[in-house]
Parts: sequence; C-alpha cells; structure tokens
Amino acid sequence: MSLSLEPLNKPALNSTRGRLIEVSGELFAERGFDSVSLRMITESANANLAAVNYHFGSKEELILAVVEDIVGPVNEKRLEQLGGIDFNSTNSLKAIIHAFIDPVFDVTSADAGADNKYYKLISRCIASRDERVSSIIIRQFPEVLARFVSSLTRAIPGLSSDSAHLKVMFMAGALAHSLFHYENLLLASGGSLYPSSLNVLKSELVSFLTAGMSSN
Amino acid sequence: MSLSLEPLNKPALNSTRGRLIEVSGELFAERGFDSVSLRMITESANANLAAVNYHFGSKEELILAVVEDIVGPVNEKRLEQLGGIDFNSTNSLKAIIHAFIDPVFDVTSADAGADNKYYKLISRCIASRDERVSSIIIRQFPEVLARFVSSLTRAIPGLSSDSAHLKVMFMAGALAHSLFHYENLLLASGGSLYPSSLNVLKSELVSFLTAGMSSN
DNA sequence: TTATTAATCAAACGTATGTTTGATTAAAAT
DNA sequence: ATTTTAATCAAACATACGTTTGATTAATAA
Repeated sequence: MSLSLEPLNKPALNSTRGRLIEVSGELFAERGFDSVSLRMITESANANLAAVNYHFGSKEELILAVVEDIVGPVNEKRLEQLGGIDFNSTNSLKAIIHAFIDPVFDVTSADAGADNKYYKLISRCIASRDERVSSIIIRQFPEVLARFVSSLTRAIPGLSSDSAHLKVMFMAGALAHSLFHYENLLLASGGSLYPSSLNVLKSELVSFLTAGMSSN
Repeated sequence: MSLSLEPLNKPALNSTRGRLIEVSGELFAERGFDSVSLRMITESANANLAAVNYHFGSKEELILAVVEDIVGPVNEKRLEQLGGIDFNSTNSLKAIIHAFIDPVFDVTSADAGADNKYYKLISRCIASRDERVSSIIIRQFPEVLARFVSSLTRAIPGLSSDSAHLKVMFMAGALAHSLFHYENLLLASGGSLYPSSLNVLKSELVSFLTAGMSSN
C-alpha cells in the first residue's frame, strides 16, 4: 500500500533503513562485500553505527537484503519475459537470450544517475565467489536455471539438458564478466567504443550468444 | 640450477616457503583471498605464524606470489601456443580459442590429486573482483589480451578491434564462470555428466566459443 | 672451532572489525 | 496526559586479523 512514486521494491530513501540499503548497494558494487565496513556504510548514509544491527540484525543480513533487493526483481523479470515466448517462432532462441540479458541491462539503464552501480553489483553477485552471497543466488537461481534449461531444449531440437546447463553457464559468465570489466573495456578501446557503448556491448553479446547457443 | 625433479615453477614442498605457497593456493582456491587468514595457512603448512611475513613480507605479497605462480605459466603457454598458429589455415579461429583455453585445462588435469584446485584458483583470478589480485592480472593481461585481439582480427576478416576485445571478454567470462561452478554443474546434472565431464565441458565450450566468435 | 647468517618460534602489539549496551529522544497508542 | 513502543546515539566490548619483536635454534662460512 505504498503511496510513494518510486518503484515498489526500491526502499524509501528518507528512512534510515532505505538509505542503508541504497548506500550499501553502491559501496558493495564498487568495493566488494568484505572490503566495505559498517562504519563506511553508516557514515555515508548519515546513520549511527548501530543502525545496521538494529534494522537488519547483522552485516550478513544487510548483505542478503541488498542482494535480494537487486537480484530478486531481475530474476522475476526474467521468468516473466520467458513466459511470454512463443516457441513456434523462428527466433525463440534469441528471445530466450533476451529474457536472460535484458532485465540486467534494464536495471542498469534505469539508474538515472548513470554511474552504473547496478550492473557491477549484479555481476558481483552472479559471479560471486562469496559463500554468503552465493547461498542466496543459489537459493533462487536453480528455478531460474531450470526454466532457462527447459526453454532452451524446447527452442533447440535435439539439445540435451546437460548441454543446455552448460550453455546457460557460458551465457551467465560472458554477461557478468563483460559487464564487470565494462569500464576497462572503455579505457582499452581508447574511447572508440563510446558513446552508447553499453548498447554496443549488448548487441555484440546477443549475437555472440545466439551463435554459441546454436552451435553443434 | 634446481636439482629437483619437479617442474621448475613448482616450489619445493619440503621448504617452508614452498609449503606456504602450496597450501595457500589450495585455501585461496576454496575460500577466497580475504576469508583465509595467515593463521589458517601457517597451521595447515605446519609453519609458524611469522613465517609468512618472514618469507614474503606480507600477506599481500604472498597472494601475489601464489597468483603469479599459477597465472604466469598459463599466460606464457597461451602466448607460446598463439605464436605457433598458421593464420592461413581454415581453422585458425579454433586454434586461437584453444590457445586461450587449453593451458587452463592442462594445469587443471596436471594436478594428479585431481581435486581440481587449480581451475578454481585460476578462475578466481580471472574473474577476481579483488583489487590486489586484479592489479597482477591487469599487469600481465593487457599484453595477452592485445595478442589475442590482434590474432582474432587476423583470423576473422572484417572484425574490428573493439569487437575482438568484447569477444575475448565473453570468452574469458564463459571459461571462468563455467569452471568455477563446475562442481555445481556436476550436482545439477544428477551424475549424468560424469565421467570425464571436464572433457565434455571443454568440448562444449570450444564449439560454443567458435560459433560465437564467428557471429556477425 | 668459531663467527656469521638464516630460519624458526612463542609471545605480544596495534588496529579494524562486527556487535552489544544502556541511556536518550521521537513517535504512537491508550 | 500518560504510557508504551520505536528509533537514534555515544561509548564500550570482544575478537580476529596482519604484523612485529626478540630470543632461540639450525645452517653455513671463515
């Protein structure tokens, strides 16, 4: 029953709890979960040090809240987009790839500040080697994974379930890795990738994945 | 002037320094750099707590030594393999992909213990979000990256340098991500991927990447 | 042997971290 | 108005960490 004009899952910025999630997301995205202390977070959020433990119980639960907040909606959109696919269409494969990728790029572009904190946090989660975070991802990812696997086997006749598993992992890795090192890519290209380089990245990724998925 | 029968770059296991690097590699691979304390390392290596600072100067320099030790040889082999490619051949593209991937799988399989600690450490490095580690990777990776980019543009007529950059990143991400979650893949497949599943993974990856590289 | 260097060790140091406490203030309910 | 609940705050706590010290032992050189 929110009266806010903001999207539903974005916490209110005027509340302490909301500011903590917001600021934590930015810091975690830029520096990683371990390297960010509660003192950094609470100072950036103009909150008291004890606020995190009061509102979330512990740092770990704050991390979980931040990750759920950013990863949950993306996975929901993925499943939603996947549900709308017509598997009789000739380009159902491309639609599957878009279902996996689009929500990530959307939430990236939706950040008006355009400092692109979201994709960093998301790719940090996707490729996280942190056991605490991966426990969340792993909790909700199997369902998503299974849906994409079965969709792939429908779209590509003769594709085994095991191969589909692998292909989804390839896709997730290519997405996370390229998004995370996006800034390095910009620098390495000497500016020639700019502007709208995120769109370039996306379209290159889509065609790369489409071809890869169709292989064999 | 080593008299050891071991490969040159593998430190002697009987020395304290060698045991520290060995044990650190295993622990870092399994738990990540931050989560492993010097006390865990020195206890596992039957060494004194002060040994790390005596032999390496600091934990950070130990990490660097471990990473150099595992990532350096892989990149050397990559460049060597890349140098032997005949670009007039029809499958030079596939050779490039093998040059990037093979050294990683080789060092994985070379581990007789077969607990596959190497690929985890390597993929932790490849996709590391740790600034200390990425500083090493970034120090030696630009050369490797540049060589692969130029090789790709030679093998694929009309491919721009920027596109090649992106494609290499897609390749690196797919490799790191699938190797890191290799065990999860085994579990998810319900055992049907076993045995020699690492070979399956590799061949699926090669054909996926070959198709992706040729796209557009 | 003797002198010198290298390596190991137990112990302590300083610091940064997450967490808890207990008082204080603000808000809401009765 | 009074009571009760929620939220904020400064301060302290406990702990785990990387690092350093200074003594002791092992190895090497002279």
